[in-house]
Amino acid sequence: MSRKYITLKDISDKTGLAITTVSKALRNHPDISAKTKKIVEEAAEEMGYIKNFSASQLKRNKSNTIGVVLSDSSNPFFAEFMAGLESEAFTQGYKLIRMNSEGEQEREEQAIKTLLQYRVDGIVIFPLQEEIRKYRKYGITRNGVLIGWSKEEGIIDCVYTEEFKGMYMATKHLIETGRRKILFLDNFLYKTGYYGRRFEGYKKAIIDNGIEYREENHLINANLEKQHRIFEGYAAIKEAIESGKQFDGLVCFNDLLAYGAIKALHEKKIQIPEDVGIVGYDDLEFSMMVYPSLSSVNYSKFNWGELALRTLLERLTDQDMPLRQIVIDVELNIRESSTKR
Amino acid sequence: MSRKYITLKDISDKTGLAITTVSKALRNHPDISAKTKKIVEEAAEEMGYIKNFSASQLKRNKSNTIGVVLSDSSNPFFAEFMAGLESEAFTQGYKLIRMNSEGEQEREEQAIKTLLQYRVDGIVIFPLQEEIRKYRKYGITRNGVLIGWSKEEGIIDCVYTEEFKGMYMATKHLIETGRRKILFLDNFLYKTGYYGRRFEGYKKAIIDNGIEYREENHLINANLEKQHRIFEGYAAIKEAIESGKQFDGLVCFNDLLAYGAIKALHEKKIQIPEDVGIVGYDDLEFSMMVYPSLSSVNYSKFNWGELALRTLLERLTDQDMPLRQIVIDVELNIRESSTKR
DNA sequence: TTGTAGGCGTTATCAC
DNA sequence: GTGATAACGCCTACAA
Repeated sequence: MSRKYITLKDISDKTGLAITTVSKALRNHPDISAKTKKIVEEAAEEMGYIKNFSASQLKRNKSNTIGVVLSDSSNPFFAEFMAGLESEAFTQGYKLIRMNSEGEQEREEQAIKTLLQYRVDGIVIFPLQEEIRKYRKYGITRNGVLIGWSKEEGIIDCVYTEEFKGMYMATKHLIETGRRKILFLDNFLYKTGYYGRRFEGYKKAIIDNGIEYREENHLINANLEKQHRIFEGYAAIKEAIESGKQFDGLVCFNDLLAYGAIKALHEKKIQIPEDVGIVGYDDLEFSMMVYPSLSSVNYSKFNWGELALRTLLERLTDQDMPLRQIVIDVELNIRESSTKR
Repeated sequence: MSRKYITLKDISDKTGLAITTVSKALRNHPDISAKTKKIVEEAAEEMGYIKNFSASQLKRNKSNTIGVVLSDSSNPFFAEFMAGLESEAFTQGYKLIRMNSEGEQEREEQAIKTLLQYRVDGIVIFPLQEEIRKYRKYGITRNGVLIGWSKEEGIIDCVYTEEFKGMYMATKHLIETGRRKILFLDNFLYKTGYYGRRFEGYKKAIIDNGIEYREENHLINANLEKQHRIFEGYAAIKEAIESGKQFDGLVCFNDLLAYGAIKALHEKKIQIPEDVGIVGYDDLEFSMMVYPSLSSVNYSKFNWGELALRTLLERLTDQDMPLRQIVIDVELNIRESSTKR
């Protein structure tokens, strides 16, 4: 801001104490007597002193700030994840700086650079497409935590949910409720190997249950990349129906896509769950509100955030600790959209 | 981070050029010849130089960073608003630091302090409860923009939507479709005079149409403050029904509350829109997905964010410009939840 | 076109 | 228990 800020020197001038003394007093340094501390604190309060982080950080080489890189802010999932991060950061005395790549690869790298320019102590990265290897040159592998899963082990600490298991369960559930022609509505945005696990879970469940896997049942439409996900789901399923695709089950990459799919099915007068059973992934709060309520793979997003931050801080205090892969369990939450027919 | 960062001096040592020259070269200063610039840039790239913001900021007294204080991250509304802010910030060369107060008054003030410690150039504040006057002592009134509306004019630039008009239209619409006993499901979290305008719009519409306003139709339950909004709406309407309250219309403070209300009505086998007509406010994307789809007061959140940032930057470049109140128009989006009976 | 000097506000070190 | 001094990395003036 353009306005003048009070500095330690101003307080020093006013109280007649040395700058060092003022600095120490404000930081609760044991050197300083209670009386002096009180004088300084009162003067600071009265003058409206606000510490300059930049100066402090420059000197201490420590920011007490963690950077967070998210791929996309529109998924409500992130709000809960962030709440977990924030809660843990708050209790541990860290601040968070959050950057969004808004689905653009270039901005993701830019976000990391910016955070490094701020000299954050560590980075939580929820990547979009590339493997983390790409960012190795920024040296974040020992000061960062990857949200998700990396093909290459031994690079960075990871905290992730069991994507494979989740989609396996979800698909198996649809099969068990009598569906055989099951589509997989994939995402069009995330390109990491991690997210590919969801599809693999679906595929394995199909095959394990004696159903032939067909390439054409894997819906993925790159043309819609820039659209919002609810609409993507809507458009993809609408197109599938109009092109005459036959199906009685639908596994969706996430709940947002499922919402769109539900809307398309409604429009085409296809009954859920009678004609088509649907499951999603993420179990957003809204999933109990849509009609019919959506079955979904559930896990604690809040807990995920907390764990991620804790893992990162532990890494920061002990650089030599062996790398860790922390896995968060998932469960299937069955609602109306997939009940037996 | 604990790792070593390359400094200008390192580049200077390597290239044999003076630190100043290196600094200028990296900032595209016209002083420097193309040849020298190239040498420096290559060395910087090769050595992995990452500029230290703290040092730069300390010297320049400018951060090119805008702080954003939000009251609550769980409302999807904020994601879109933030997208607008970010988009505009990006094009104007500013970075955003976002802090959430998570519904706690104390953390809101703390967030402002933290942002000032970072010496952000300006602040976008979306306040929770108190009037902005409270934060006057931080001197943000000429370096900030208030999202919302302040009773006291002439303090700070404001950007807001027409809350009164929106709820007036929504209520009038319910009346015109034949409802007379209309409840107002108020929020339990936001306490600004600004948000009070929504209730006033409802009240005025009631009275203007010859319906007696009854205090007991204003639902507001402070006990649920800490719960999530969808659940709050659910609990409030469930309680209203169980306590024998009669109504055929329901105006909700926002869409989240409306979702919960819809769920409660479903459970009690009350038909929407036949028995009760409902309207919400915010027109979230999910509102077309709930069943029945929700009528809601709509406005562009993205545009709101863009406008807010633009207003702030204009203020920063011209401190003497008269204070402004920028109003964003609203419209009623009618869907199934409120059609004629 | 390039280089030198000084200082931004804070903190660590060491002397008193 | 208090204070003087130097330094963090960068940038602005000004000198060469």
